[in-house]
Amino acid sequence: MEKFPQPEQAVLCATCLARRYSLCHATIETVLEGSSYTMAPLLASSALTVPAQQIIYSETDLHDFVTIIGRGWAMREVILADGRRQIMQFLLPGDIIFSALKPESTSKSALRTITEVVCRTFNRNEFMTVLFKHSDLFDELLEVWAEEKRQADQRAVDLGRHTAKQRIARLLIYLYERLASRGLTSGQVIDFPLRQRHIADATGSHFVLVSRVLSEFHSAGLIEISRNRTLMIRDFMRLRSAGNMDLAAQS
Amino acid sequence: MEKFPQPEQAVLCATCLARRYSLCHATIETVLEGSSYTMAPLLASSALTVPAQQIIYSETDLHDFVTIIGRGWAMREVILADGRRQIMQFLLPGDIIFSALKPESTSKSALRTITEVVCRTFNRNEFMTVLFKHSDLFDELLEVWAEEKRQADQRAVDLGRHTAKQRIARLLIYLYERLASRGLTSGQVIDFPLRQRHIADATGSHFVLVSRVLSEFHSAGLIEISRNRTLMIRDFMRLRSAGNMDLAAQS
DNA sequence: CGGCGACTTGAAACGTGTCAATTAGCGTGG
DNA sequence: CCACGCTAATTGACACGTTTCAAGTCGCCG
Repeated sequence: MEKFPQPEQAVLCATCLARRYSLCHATIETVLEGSSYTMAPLLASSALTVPAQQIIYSETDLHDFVTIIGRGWAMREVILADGRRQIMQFLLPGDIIFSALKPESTSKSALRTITEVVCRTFNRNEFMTVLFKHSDLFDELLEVWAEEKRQADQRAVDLGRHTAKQRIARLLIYLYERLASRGLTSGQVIDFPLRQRHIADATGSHFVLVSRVLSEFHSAGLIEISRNRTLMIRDFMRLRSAGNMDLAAQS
Repeated sequence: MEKFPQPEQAVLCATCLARRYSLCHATIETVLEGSSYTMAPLLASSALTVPAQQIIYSETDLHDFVTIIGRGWAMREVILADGRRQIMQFLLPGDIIFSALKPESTSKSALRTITEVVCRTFNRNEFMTVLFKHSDLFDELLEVWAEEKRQADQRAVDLGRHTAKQRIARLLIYLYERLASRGLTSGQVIDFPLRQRHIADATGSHFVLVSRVLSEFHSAGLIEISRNRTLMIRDFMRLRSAGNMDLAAQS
């Protein structure tokens, strides 16, 4: 279970927004190389450990916290009246959940853990105050905003204009690349706690089809999903091609 | 062409963010009832008229402007390598395009007019400065952010978990309701400049299917699309039902 | 009048969901 | 330790939704 790089403080904080701005208690023990920011944490925060399969906040909650995922996977999901589910987003170590910036604007989506999650929460008001004092931190906020928008656009293109097979291939590559950018890969292998049901609900397809597509990918030698919850991408080029990602402007 | 309420200054400004905060030259001639804000515009801005079918900015542009649509319809679109298109968003009078808040984060989507569009642009830096001075304006920004996120989530649920027929019905109702909230309806009728191709590209379906579904809706007495570019919704309840929107929690 | 783009309609092919039966894996408790 | 129940995954057959191809209509404009 712990064979792959885990987002220890050292790993996670290196890329984390909170780390760069020394927002967080967890970072003050680390040496900030050449940073112009104070060594003291700008913000009070508290660490939180949430078991797997648990709701962090539901559709109706007014959450007052800005949350940063430290370890583990979570997801943002919408449950439809007929019980079906659409997963909007997978939240990986280093991701930030800002939805709370305006408390009364409920998001209508729930945040649920997939694995056990270690996260850090900041008080909304304090977070906002710091935002206004540090315009370059504000810039980071805008960058996160832009990134969320890019993700949302990507999701729409995937769901609207690609087949289920393509969407699944794209999801696997997307998850790999996001983990890779945080140093959470081990060669071609990543931790992969998702069930096929998650993949189905994220790609808007049926879990039966996900099973068929994954075993097709497997027997074609593109991927290897082992029972101890890891994914190895054996052939990036062909998997990208299966996801229609080999054309330059495909975005 | 001008039979329906047009977003004249008086109409548009009443609901516009710029109007509420007196950002805009166009508003200073209007009496602000009981507003605590200055009568002078907070920001310099310039009006702009763009012909139909024209790109306001493309995927690669670094746009330095915050834009508010004053009159007409526009859309945010992504063109795929094979020429297909996904429409991310329809922009109606009163909508704000913030993508520019962080200039170097290109959105990978283009903004294109559908009809002729009259819009107003603000300089990015000046806009940001005002943002920092007026925290309640900042709150509005967060509200717009939250609304965009809700829209994006809705789009994902639509594309991922509803049939083409449902998506089309939902789009029609969605557009009606957004125009209604701005007072741009005339009973059950709205201006409707969209081609079937737009509907297809927004709902991720083929224009042939859009044609079939629309004529089905028409012959079932749900809607009436007239050749002078208007849409009348004859039976909201059944159209909502066709869009699977009659169940409470459907969102 | 001719040409063009938007729309319509039918038939066939394709992708995907549904149903059902079966197997594998996992934790629980006897 | 094994039996049990539960969930996840697999597989085949079939039905349905959607795209594709093709032909044809309509309205608009030069």
